[in-house]
This record gives sequence, structure tokens and C-alpha cells, in this order.
Amino acid sequence: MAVLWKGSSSSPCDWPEATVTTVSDADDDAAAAAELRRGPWTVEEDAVLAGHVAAHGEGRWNELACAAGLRRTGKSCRLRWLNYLRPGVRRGGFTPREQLLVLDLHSRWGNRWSRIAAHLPGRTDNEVKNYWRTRVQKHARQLGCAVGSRQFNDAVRNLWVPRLLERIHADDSAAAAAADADADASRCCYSASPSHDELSSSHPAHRNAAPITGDDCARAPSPDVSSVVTGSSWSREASPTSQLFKSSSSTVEGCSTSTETEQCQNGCSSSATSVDMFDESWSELLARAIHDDDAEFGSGETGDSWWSLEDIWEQPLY
DNA sequence: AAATGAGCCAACCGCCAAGTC
DNA sequence: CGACTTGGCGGTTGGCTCATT
Repeated sequence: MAVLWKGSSSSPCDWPEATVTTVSDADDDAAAAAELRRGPWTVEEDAVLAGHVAAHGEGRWNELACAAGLRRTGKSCRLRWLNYLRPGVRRGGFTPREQLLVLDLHSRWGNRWSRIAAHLPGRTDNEVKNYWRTRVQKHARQLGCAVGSRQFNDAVRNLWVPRLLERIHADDSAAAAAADADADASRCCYSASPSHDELSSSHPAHRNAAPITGDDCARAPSPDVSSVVTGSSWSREASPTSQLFKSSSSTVEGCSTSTETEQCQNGCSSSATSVDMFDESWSELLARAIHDDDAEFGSGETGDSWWSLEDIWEQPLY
């Protein structure tokens, strides 16, 4: 059963023949375990892989695995590099800005994770996928509706997105205030302006930001947050919170992104506090609202009056 | 303190398309 | 043109961590 490598031509290197050809069933597991490593990568393996990629570049992963002496498949090496070792990979929770982008791009493209991830600097398709499955789908389950359903889209459009916009605005304001404070301090104590690193580290929300390389900013043009709002596939006009959108939109447009570079800077370096906007209380509230007015909500209407916006805004953010 | 369950994430699997021989 | 290799993608799973019982 275990064909570790499909014949000699595909053998990545000159391992003993038994390691690259079919082995007897009785010895399958033992041979596989002995020759091809699986499971979590060790620190040593990471160092070897990173060193080889740094020295020889990406690509030809089977050859690379062989040359590096890694008992891993080329696929495994590639995945480890792209998802974990590659410079600029961002880790940790998604920022509100990233959540907004994921929600919007998924509404446009569906499960095109790599395509979505391309617009989230430093994020991998795997991470976006995991975020969607663990967070977004969980909330959909709590609401008793499917992702992509009318109910879910309404919840996203009318609840989640406004909250994200609000949070983005708050984060930007806090960052601006922090920058102002640092500027004042630097005027008092230093002649030079604070560096970007100093600005970033001065803000609590930035302390956990992963190092970002220039590569991240060289990616495909990303829809910035303002385009997410103004060009969204969510129909704002039909929303009961259209006025709210309008004000939030102008706020975001005014304070953040208008160019690709700025989007990249925001997405790359301003790692705001990661929160899941759709916390339990929200889900419960929504679930109750849906339950209380099931007929109307399930009928495909836009649901303009099936909750009190004031009630929602009184819910705590966290 | 041990057992259990849920959440999360890294890694693997299978399939497909493009490139190469 | 067909076989094969490689890289990429989306779906799935195994295992770790943490909270709850």
C-alpha cells in the first residue's frame, strides 16, 4: 500500500531503494516511519529548511528536501515554509480590518482562500481558512443558519460589519493619539522624530505585530477598507443601518486607506487588538431575534425591523 | 485531581492544472 | 501527444490546550 515515492524517476534523492519504492505491506508503517517524517516540525527541521531556502531560494521542493537532508516530502517542506517559516507571516488573531476584508472577499469569491489571503498581507490561505471555519462558521451555527444564507448575510451586514467599522475607527483614533503623544514626547526629549518601530511599539495594539517584509507590500493590489465598504457586495441601501454605514464609511475613508501602500501599511504593521466582534452575547441576541420573528426573517425579506439597533449597540464589545 | 469536551491550528490528503520531457 | 513531475488549492483530520464537570 505504501508507495512512498512513485517510482525511481520521482525519487527526490538517492535514498536507499527501499525508501523510495513500494515496500511490503507488513513493513509499511515501520518503513514509512523510519524514512519519512510526518507530523509537527521540529526546531531543527525548521532551521534546516529555512537555511536551505535562504541559500537556494524557493521552488523545487522535492530536490530541496533531499538536498537539505530533510526526511520530508517536498509538499510538506513547501507547506511549512509558506505557512510558517516565510518572512512576514503574520500569526495570531485577525484584526478587525482583516476580519472585514475576509467577510467582504468571501462574499465575493466564496472559498477561494488563497485569493482572499493574497489581499491580507502576511496571512496564509490556511490561516484564513481556519479563521473562517473556526470563527465565522461557528457563529453561523449558533444562529442556526448556513454561511451564505440570507439570514447570515443580514447578520453580517447589519451587525458584524458596523461593529468592525466602529472598532477600526476606534483603533485608528487610538493610534493617532498615541502617535501624537509620542510626537509631543519626542519634541520634548529628542530632536529626531520617532521611528516607525517606536510608534508601533508604543501602541499596545502593535506590540504583537509580526515583522513584515517588503514582500508583503509587493503583492497584488488589495481592496482597501473603504472599497470594502463602498464597493461591498452587501447591499447597504437596503440596510436599516444605511445611515450608520454612511457615517462609518466616511470615517474609515477619512482616517485610513486610500492607496495601496497605505493599505499595506495598515494591514501589515498596524496590528490592532484582535477581537472577535461576534461574541456570545451577540449570537444569543441574534438567535433570539430570529426565533422571535422567524416567519418574517425566514421569508427572504431584508429583515429591516426584526431587531432594535439600539439594543444591539448597547451590547458590550467583548 | 482526573475525565471529558470544545476550540483551535498545524499538517496532511486528494485533486487539478501547468510545465517538462 | 502522452506520461510524468511539480506546485497550488481546498477540504479534512489529528493532536494540543484549556475550560468545565
